[in-house]
Amino acid sequence: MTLRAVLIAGPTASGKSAVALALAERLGGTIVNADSMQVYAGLRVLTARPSLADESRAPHRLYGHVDPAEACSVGRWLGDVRRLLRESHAGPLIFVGGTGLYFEALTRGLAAVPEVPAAVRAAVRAEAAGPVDALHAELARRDPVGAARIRPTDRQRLLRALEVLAATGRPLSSWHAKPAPAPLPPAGVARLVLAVDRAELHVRIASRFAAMMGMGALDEAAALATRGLGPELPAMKALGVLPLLRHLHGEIGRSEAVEAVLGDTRRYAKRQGTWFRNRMSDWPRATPERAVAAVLAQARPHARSA
RNA sequence: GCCCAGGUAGCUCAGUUGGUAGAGCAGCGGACUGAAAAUCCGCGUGUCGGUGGUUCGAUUCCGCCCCUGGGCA
Repeated sequence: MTLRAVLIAGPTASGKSAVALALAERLGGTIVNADSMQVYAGLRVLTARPSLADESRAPHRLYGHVDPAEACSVGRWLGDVRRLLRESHAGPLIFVGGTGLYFEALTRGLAAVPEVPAAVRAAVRAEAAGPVDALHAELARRDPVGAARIRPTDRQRLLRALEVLAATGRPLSSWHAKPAPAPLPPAGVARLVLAVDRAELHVRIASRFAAMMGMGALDEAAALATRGLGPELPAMKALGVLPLLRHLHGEIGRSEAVEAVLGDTRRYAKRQGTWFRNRMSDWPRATPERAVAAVLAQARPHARSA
């Protein structure tokens, strides 16, 4: 079959970018970021984006194209991807990233919920500053179906449901009920989840972060801080930002900051693993060393998949 | 050597007026439709330092021993 696209998912520090680059060079493809944090400008080191040297080896798209003052989202990312899919490309589009939700939106579709205006969003949030149970009670009154699916303690999802209701006059659950076409149909698509043993991954996480510190991670965090952005913005929640800033402010020591980042990163990798294991269980797996071969094998019609 | 305080979950500790024990953190599992590197949920058997004794029953009381702090010599 002709490979139209390749999807490479994997936990943080599993070596996805290197695999994508190897495939891009081999297939003459374009690498597309599928990571919710690598979209932000100014966080090349902390979000482990490909280096400038790597970027020069193959076309890279949707990296660092969003200002940290803005909140990106699956919807915005998928919009960017739709535009890319309409363009013509020499080789396959090689999507690579660790954000399971983005891959799900790409391969299974995302409900066509209208964008919530910033003003509505701010208003809902301002009103909802109180205890969470009040939010759930309100949603239960106005959208019982949706409320039943959201845990009463899950403020983030409750706010989302309430702001969609406020902006569109329709419950989020009714938007979700409408089938949405998959932006990327399965034909001609090779998929792969990078599999790295947990203990091994922890070692990789630690050594990668040590390297990040050597590449100016602290400076990057400091530069981001000068923007004076609100802590609720997604870019400010990139792993490492908060502990490094606390260290720069003298609140915690350097080694304490490093330990905090490593712990946060390990927990994140675990959550990613849960998603891949349970929501992407039908994707082929391969270790980083065998990843390229595992993808190429899917392009050959008679080859049996790994 | 003597005195005091401790030795309970991987870590920091609580507790049992004697009926074999529980929090936080860590760890593990799970959910996931526009903030997803987010947000949220679930999971606690561990020779209660060792060993004798008292007792129907000891992690809890008593003796001895070991270890860790601190103090006095």
